[in-house]
Amino acid sequence: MDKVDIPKKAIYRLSIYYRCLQRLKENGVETVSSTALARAAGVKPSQLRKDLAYFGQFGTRGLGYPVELLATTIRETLGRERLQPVVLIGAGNLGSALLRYQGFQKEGFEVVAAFDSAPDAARARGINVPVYPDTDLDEFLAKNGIKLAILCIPVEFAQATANRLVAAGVQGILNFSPILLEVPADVTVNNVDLALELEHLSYFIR
Amino acid sequence: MDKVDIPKKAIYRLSIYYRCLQRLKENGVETVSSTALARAAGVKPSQLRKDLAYFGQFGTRGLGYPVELLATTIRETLGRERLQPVVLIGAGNLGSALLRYQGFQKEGFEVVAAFDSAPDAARARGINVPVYPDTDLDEFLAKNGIKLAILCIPVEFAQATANRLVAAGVQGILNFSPILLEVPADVTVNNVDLALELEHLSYFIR
DNA sequence: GGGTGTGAAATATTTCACAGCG
DNA sequence: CGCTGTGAAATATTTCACACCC
Repeated sequence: MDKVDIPKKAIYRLSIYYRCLQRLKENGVETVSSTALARAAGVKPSQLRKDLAYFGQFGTRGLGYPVELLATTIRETLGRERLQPVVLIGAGNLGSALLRYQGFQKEGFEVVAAFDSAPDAARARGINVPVYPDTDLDEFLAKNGIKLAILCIPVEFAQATANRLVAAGVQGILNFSPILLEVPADVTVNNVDLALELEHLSYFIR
Repeated sequence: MDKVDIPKKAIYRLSIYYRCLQRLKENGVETVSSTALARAAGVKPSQLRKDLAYFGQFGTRGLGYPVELLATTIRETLGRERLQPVVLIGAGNLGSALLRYQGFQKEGFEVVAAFDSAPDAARARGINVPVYPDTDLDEFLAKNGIKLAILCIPVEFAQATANRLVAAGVQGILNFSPILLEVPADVTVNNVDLALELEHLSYFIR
């Protein structure tokens, strides 16, 4: 794939730029310079320009970037032009919080279903996403062509569940378990390890 | 500070190594080679050795690293030798989930208090950390010498609250709001943007 | 004048490869 | 002999600086 020589970090930043552009758009701004957008995103102007250049030429010299067009282009580049359905596995403490959390929805992801080994307990937590028993997972994924999954289950079950996800065609896993998941090369895992983040901070305080 | 020439990423990895070492210790393993530990951590052996070398010499040639000693050393390096008190601000959806989440406690952080503009509502969510009104925040931070804070409040209040944290002596902020916080150079902010992580994944699925 | 696009330089990080020690 | 510690090489990423265009 031609994505191979684009730094992973540039793709992360693309998401950040997209956010900033949305804010600008809401404020009725039509054009933005690399300097202004870079400041909003917390990067250097040259880096912003370089990042955007990986994907094409969008700016007008002397003027800047058209906010609307750039936002749309980034959205498409990120594969966000259509709503991506997501499932969540493990509606325990963290999982059920994420279900109530509106952040994903706000960014245009639809959490279509959750799965848990004790779905009744999970449902009781005031969630309005359907919670199904664990056993229905594989069939649901395949039937609905789900490509993205959020994994919030205890670490000892994480790898086994990841295997099931992969087998059912999932290509991206947002993993909250503090474990290194082993998946085929064509599956992307994104680890969010909350305790690790806190630990990292602790190094920087005197 | 002499920390300046150590790659930030190396520090992240230190936390990962520490986790792996804990597992090894539980299993009664006394010595581990860079190859074995690297595999467990998902990095290359040479990288592991280089990372450890930033902090000193711990290994025995021909043998490997003493698990116990290395774990202790990393713990100290990360500034984790003593229990760090942490406060959480914003006991809403995500915040209260994090309070019930046992991950921080498991890694040895103690969330000593939470703050919210509506503490009664938050308390009702089955949390066993004391939840105080927002207004008590500054005094509590100063009085207890709190250095670490978890910030889970709506994006529009994030910067203002961050300012209060900084003013009260907080040096590390784990920020869940999708915004770039502006803080003095001696304060470290670690951003966890859940929607961003999902968005990033979405780029990698075809 | 102002601001993008981009090769080239500077920096940062990873990986290699091997000397040296237990 | 096995495995660490580490300079040196290779790669990756960021930043510079300037040609070029509106």
